[in-house]
Amino acid sequence: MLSISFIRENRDLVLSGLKKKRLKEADALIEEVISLDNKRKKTQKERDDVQFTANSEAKKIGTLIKEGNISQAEGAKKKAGALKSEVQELESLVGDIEEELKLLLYKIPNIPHQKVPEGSSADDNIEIFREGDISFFEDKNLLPHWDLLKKYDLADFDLGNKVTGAGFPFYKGKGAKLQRGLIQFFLDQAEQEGYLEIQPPILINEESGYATGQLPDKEGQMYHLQNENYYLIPTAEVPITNMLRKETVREEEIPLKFCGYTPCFRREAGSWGANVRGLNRLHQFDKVEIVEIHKPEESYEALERMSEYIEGLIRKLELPFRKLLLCGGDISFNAALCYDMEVYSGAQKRWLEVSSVSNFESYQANRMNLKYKDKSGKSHLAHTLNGSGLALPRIVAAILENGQTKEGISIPEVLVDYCGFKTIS
RNA sequence: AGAGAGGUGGCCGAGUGGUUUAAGGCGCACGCCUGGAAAGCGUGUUUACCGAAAGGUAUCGAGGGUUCGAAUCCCUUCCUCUCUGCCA
Repeated sequence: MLSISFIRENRDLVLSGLKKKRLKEADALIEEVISLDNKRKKTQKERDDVQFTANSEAKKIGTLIKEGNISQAEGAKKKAGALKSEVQELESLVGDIEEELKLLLYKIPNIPHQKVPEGSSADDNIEIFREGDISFFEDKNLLPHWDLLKKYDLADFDLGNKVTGAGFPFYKGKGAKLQRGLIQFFLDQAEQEGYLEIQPPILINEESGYATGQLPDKEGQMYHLQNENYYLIPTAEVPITNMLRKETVREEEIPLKFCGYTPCFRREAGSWGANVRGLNRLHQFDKVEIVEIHKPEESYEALERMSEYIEGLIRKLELPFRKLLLCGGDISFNAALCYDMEVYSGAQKRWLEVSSVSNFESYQANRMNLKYKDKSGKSHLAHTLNGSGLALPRIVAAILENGQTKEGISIPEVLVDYCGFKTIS
């Protein structure tokens, strides 16, 4: 979240940022936050002063008793006792105000970077470039991946339906091998790029959910266990970034670079319809995630490097793709700047999002109290970044659809050793 | 899951209601000393909030309570260790 001091010191910047993000009633919200914070300061000052008096009285009593001055001590006790209820009242008032303030701050999204374009929806995103020839697919009569999955018996949605529910497919045979090959390929690539591989838990507690911003707002997007207060992770970003929660790292340790493969679980409540057939949108899917922790002055350069790394992955998979710069209305709540990578799906004739690379600046770091100590010993909030490198299902969809030949599906060269086959037939 | 023992600063560790303003040690930083270093000596060393500053408030796993006063007593809860049980 944005810190209250940042909001106070950069009011106009914050307001114009929130408007770019299309937050409704930004003025009223910021107004409320600042006046509530003024109230907090005033009340806390009062409380501290009364507490100070009470503390000094209590100390005097100790001395009086030691000196054997019992009657004076009794009198002082009465006096101090009266202060006590006053402290308690102010204390609970401060607590209420702080709670209210925190809830308001949770409602305020991160403010977008200068580079983020104006816009209200995905239509206003800016295409930075596209690569690969999509006209190649134009007049070919290609089967969509859901037909191919059935034809070659690579995945079974009915079986998933039977055993779990919609959106939980079974992968079979070469379909399963393709999944495993992709995961291994992505992890190997990430390791070569200097990311430390992490295998995190796929359940997280409530505090972790708050830290990376899934809670309290997006509670409905996560699966929540019934008999423990744990959530299934929607992305490896959550457990991996939370490794650093409440940590202060030394400046020399930064940057930190992690990668990890996990299954991801998303309820996707209410989003099922025509455009979500097959692998386009699932409740459970596999993803390799990359996470970086940086000093503020280096985070944007790092974001570019992460983006280039992910572009390279897609290029190696020989898929046509485009890179988008998300506009203010489409960028996520937590992010300051975000690139989306979309691959072209030759049969659906659509672009499919396979990666989001974002800089959260200090928004998550402030929520989770992640700091670094500079050489002079001063602490600062770090910047957190992450990106998908990559999410599997839509990559699989594009590989299948785009690789169709009369002899079967030919898979990208780079995956042959990982999968153990060249074609699916 | 049951029984027991614990959780104190960057680390170790003392502390069973009132100069605890958390002893002592280690580490770290700075200074003195030195030709330079070590040793020695001195000073400093959690975090957050309020304040221009002086200073104040909170913080001994977390949350409540008792008391004029809590690291210390009580309740709840989380975590760690040992033993037992169960288990891939």
